[in-house]
Amino acid sequence: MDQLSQAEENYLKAIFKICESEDKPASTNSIASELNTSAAAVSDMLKRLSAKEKDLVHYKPHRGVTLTREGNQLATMLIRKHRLWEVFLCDVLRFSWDEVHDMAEQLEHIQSEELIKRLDEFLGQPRFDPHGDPIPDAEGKFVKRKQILLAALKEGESGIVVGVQEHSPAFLRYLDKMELGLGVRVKVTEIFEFDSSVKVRLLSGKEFTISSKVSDNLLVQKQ
Amino acid sequence: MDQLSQAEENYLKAIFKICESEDKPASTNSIASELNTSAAAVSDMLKRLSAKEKDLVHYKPHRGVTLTREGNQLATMLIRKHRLWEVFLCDVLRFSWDEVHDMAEQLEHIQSEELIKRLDEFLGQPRFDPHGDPIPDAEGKFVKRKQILLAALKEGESGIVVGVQEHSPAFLRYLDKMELGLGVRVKVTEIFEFDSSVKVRLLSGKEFTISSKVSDNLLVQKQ
DNA sequence: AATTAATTTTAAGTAAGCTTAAAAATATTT
DNA sequence: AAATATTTTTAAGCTTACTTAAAATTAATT
Repeated sequence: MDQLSQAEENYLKAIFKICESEDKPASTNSIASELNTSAAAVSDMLKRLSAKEKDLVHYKPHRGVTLTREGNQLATMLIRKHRLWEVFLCDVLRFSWDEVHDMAEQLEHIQSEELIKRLDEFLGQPRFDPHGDPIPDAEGKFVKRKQILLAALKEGESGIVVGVQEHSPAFLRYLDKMELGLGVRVKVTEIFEFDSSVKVRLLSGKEFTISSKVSDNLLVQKQ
Repeated sequence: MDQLSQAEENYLKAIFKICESEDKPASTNSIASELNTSAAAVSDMLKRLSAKEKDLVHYKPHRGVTLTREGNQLATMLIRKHRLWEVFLCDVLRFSWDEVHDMAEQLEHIQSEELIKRLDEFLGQPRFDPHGDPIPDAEGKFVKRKQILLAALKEGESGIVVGVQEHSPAFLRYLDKMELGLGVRVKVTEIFEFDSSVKVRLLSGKEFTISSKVSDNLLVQKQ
């Protein structure tokens, strides 16, 4: 197997992400919008990725695309690299969690197994990235965590923030402002049915209401 | 100024290197051999780099090429990035000096001023990389050191190893084996005129002879 | 100075990865 | 089932960066 181009790597990651979240083959359009490119460009690339010399995706025209075992392994290693670099940027270089995505997006393409092995060791083999997303190990295994949406908590129930569904800097900065970072314990004190907004109380005593857009994108571990 | 491609960045670095070491415009062939590509590809790229929208090099066909002020600044920042990453790889991730070049060659293309600023601070603003090469500061200024070749020392004179002319892993590993790393004090005890080989003694007491190929590539600070 | 050698540029062609527009296939609606 | 809408693919064309071969220019030699 020779090295992939950055473009090819980005396609694998996009297909992985879509297949994982929708649990079915990725459509040409979904890939195109994930990568901000045209459907024609995607069709073009899918032909190349599925060619037998590469064999990174299963592709039947008009029927969507999935990753082969090999494609899946490569995509997983890209996610591993991306998330390890995010830990480095936050823990070592003291960036905040809303600043690291674009840099990690570049760093994940650096080719060196040994580099990632050493980075992983240096960081203490972290199992989650700064957004709470699990970091696959060197064999590609993810840890599964029993997490639910904050929106799924009932009145009176509590949870600890362990992740986010939405990764936009704007959302992350909002969470910072509300002191809703990872590890924070949140108690649901009231649910307003008419708009599904939720009143929460923190251990600090702070109490405030968050919209359903927020509670639908915050992952908690039920206490 | 929009971002450069990695290929363009590599050309700027190659031109910088050649102009610096030969102190005259870089020839098409010299660039081609530095970048392992064809003279035709170089001609092609020089046209683009010198186009007025870019204006990164001064190029007159058949007359060689030099960097403009802007091209020089960009090349210097690439060298800064390369060398800072090398320090990171050696000091933080514990790679040895013969292993870091290829990784740094990729890392130098990561685009983020803030990343480099933070990396520099995290590393303690190092002024030299693991091979003893000076790291330009954020404004592009190099420190100049009064260094000479070990081959320039006379019998009885001493120097401290501060750098290498040749960066090949084979040479660096040879130096490791001979305990001729940076910072080592070397005394020239004898010079054999017929082949210009040099007998040296280290503070450890070890005494051995090195070929002129070695003494011509080791930089020392005269004591 | 003229010839030969070396260097450099131009020309033609390739591959990756993108674009827009048109055609084809699939899905949805009536 | 037919018509319409949506999605996907194909087609044609662009840019970057490379290749080899031929032509042009400059340098070196006789």
